[in-house]
Amino acid sequence: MLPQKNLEKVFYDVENPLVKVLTDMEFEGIAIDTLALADYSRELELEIKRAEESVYEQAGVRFKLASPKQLGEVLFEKLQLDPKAKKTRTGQYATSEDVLQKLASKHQIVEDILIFRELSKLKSTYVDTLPLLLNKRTNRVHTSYNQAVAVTGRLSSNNPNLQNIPIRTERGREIRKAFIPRNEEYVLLSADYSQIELRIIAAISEDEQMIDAFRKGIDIHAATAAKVYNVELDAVTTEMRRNAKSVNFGIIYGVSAFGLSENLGISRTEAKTLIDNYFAQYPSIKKYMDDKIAFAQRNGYVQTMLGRKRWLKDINSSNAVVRGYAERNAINMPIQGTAADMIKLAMIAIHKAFKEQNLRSRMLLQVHDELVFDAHRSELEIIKPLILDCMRNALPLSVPIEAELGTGENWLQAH
DNA sequence: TCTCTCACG
DNA sequence: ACGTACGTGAGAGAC
Repeated sequence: MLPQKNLEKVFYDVENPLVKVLTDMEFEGIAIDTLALADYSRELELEIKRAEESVYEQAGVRFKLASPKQLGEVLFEKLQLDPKAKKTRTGQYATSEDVLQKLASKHQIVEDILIFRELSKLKSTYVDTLPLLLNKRTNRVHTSYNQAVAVTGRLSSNNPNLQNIPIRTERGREIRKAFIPRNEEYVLLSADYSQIELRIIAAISEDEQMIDAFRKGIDIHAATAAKVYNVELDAVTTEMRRNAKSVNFGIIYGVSAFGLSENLGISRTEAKTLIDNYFAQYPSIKKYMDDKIAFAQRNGYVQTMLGRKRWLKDINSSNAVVRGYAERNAINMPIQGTAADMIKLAMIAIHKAFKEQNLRSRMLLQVHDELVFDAHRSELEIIKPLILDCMRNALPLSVPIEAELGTGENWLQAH
């Protein structure tokens, strides 16, 4: 059935050879500094207690703070923080982070709730759990990679998920420090693609404006800001760049003025102007989006550069909400999926080269646009260019593909 | 087992 | 008036 469904490349060039790469990575596992995590757990415990007691004092009542249901009742019935409080699909008060952020000016209590949320998430999901998952024989943590879960062609990781280890906050970064090399002879090495999805949309859409920016090697978000705000590159402000960056991300997901305005905290009118300017400056990107939707309407699926397909049964739905969702999938999947194809090809090439050269270094983790290695110190000067080369040339496009690489005594330092 | 929330790219 | 940016996995609470 593979030739008939035009899936020979995806199967023979990507998924099948990837099996051995993934089993080797799962078998290797990664070392964890459990002593550091135990210390950190005690520290978090104290801060969580402090935030929790402060919440009860300000609320004038003790309740289960980790229960969104109880928290909603305290915030919106007892304390009356928002007479127009939104409810979720099931009639509970919404208490998600963005809802709480908007209440922060109304009451001091919100700050402590957010601290409690952040720290308890880190403690229960990572700090206290990872040490329990060390394999008794290897003393390392072994994830599983799923090749047939994500509809776009990405991998997913579970038991434990090592693709969502914290990095965005100061407290979260402490956890990355606990991922360490196997012994003193090794360092941790991380290599990641730079703006891979934007480069792919530039290449697939053949947008001359965006391709030109990448070829010149200029900061793509700044270049976009200069275009949508119609100023010189050196006149781009921090805020302009931040907004342009959001639009660039939004484009990959199938932007709406509503989504962009929520993301940036600007009015819907301003968001619409930004998007209109964007499409005027990058006309082929707009055409790409329209073409992908039209293709899906005619064929019932969209595909990546290698022919990996995602079926979109709702693309012609009469329900506008359902149809809109399918339309955004039609825009996003070929981009996200082509990036997934590319890093999988790079992994296969790196694995093969390591084996042929009998190297002691090992590929350990994949996090969508990043690869993490146990790198033997004596092999660094061989593997650095090898890894970068394989990543850059895995799937040649009409734009340059860039990857960055770092090493260190833990995963955070390697970034 | 479902819901809500939140960790990542 | 409605619902609204893509893809995942996991913990706590509630039932």
